[in-house]
Amino acid sequence: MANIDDVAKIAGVSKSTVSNVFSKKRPISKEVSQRVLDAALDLNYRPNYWARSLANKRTNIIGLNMPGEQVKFSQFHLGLFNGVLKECYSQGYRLLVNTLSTEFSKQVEYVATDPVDGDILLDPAENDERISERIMRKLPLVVIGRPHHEYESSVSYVDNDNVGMGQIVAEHLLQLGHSHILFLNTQKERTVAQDREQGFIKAFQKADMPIDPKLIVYKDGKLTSTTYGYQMTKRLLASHPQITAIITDTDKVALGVYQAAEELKLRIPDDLSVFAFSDDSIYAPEFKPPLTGVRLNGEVLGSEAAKLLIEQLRVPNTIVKRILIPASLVFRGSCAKARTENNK
DNA sequence: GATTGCTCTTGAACCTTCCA
DNA sequence: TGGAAGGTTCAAGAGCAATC
Repeated sequence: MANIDDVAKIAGVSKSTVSNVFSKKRPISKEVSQRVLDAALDLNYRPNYWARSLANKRTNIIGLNMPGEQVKFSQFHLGLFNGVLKECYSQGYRLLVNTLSTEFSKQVEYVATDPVDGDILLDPAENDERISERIMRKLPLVVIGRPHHEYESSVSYVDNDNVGMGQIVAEHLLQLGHSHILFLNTQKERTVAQDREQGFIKAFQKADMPIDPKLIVYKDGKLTSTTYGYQMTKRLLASHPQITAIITDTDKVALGVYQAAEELKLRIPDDLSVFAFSDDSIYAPEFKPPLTGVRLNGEVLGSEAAKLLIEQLRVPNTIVKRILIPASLVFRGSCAKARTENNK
């Protein structure tokens, strides 16, 4: 493979001149440029991407980092990727999805900075080492989801309005007459869980309704989503038979709820309304009855996050920005008016 | 002829890995 | 252990035309 020296030798110029012909960073005479391009064509030369990155101290690659070992993508994630990719395409960036697990990255031979100019992080949590580590390295960063309070003023982020989302979902169910609503939230340490819970509580306070704290539960990270939905539904419906509606974190949790309801001979939505904080346009309509949910705007989140990050890369020291995407409900068939003793 | 301003080119330095 | 390799950057230099 020919390199810059070979081209410079054949064209009779220095390698800096060859570099400037390709980068157009400095004007090179027409005659010299043509000589360089002819030599490059003869030798089938292309500037080396990594050597260029070495000198530039940038790679034109954006990283996308998911927490833990999360490797199964939902429709939300695919939408999010589409949004990020669209921005990368239009602004000349490549995308690197980080596939190095924490198990690998702790081994000495794998310890290295990532080959990216900046990172987009998904699903922030309390004491999220991914954020502190990047701040320490001064790596440009945009978070999808609200970072913990400690970083909220120093890191740009894009998020769904999860407080508003939790509130409109709870208000919708309260308006349908449900007063005992089980909230199968995600892991407690995730900020999305805290925000949705805050909105959920707000709706009860606004309606001047009492709230039973035992009906807000959090996912155990070791359980699969479906098992979590199934086990919690069986356990809490046994101890709290007055529950008439369940809000789940995802459609997979809702699947567990559906399985438990079937075993308990409960009809959805007549006996039990089910709502999911997701909008899987392929998966949700396949539920029987189709699952009511909320539009998570994955593509908009991805696109806005990439835009913010690229802006940071091009204009260093840009101010910290927060973008909140408003929520909207997607009505299908899994929610109805609360049953009463009369219509039971 | 000296000076100035502009265009274009040169070469060291940058950083990490590989190989002798 | 030290040199070579990879492409870009930037200060400095060469060359030339315009001006005084």
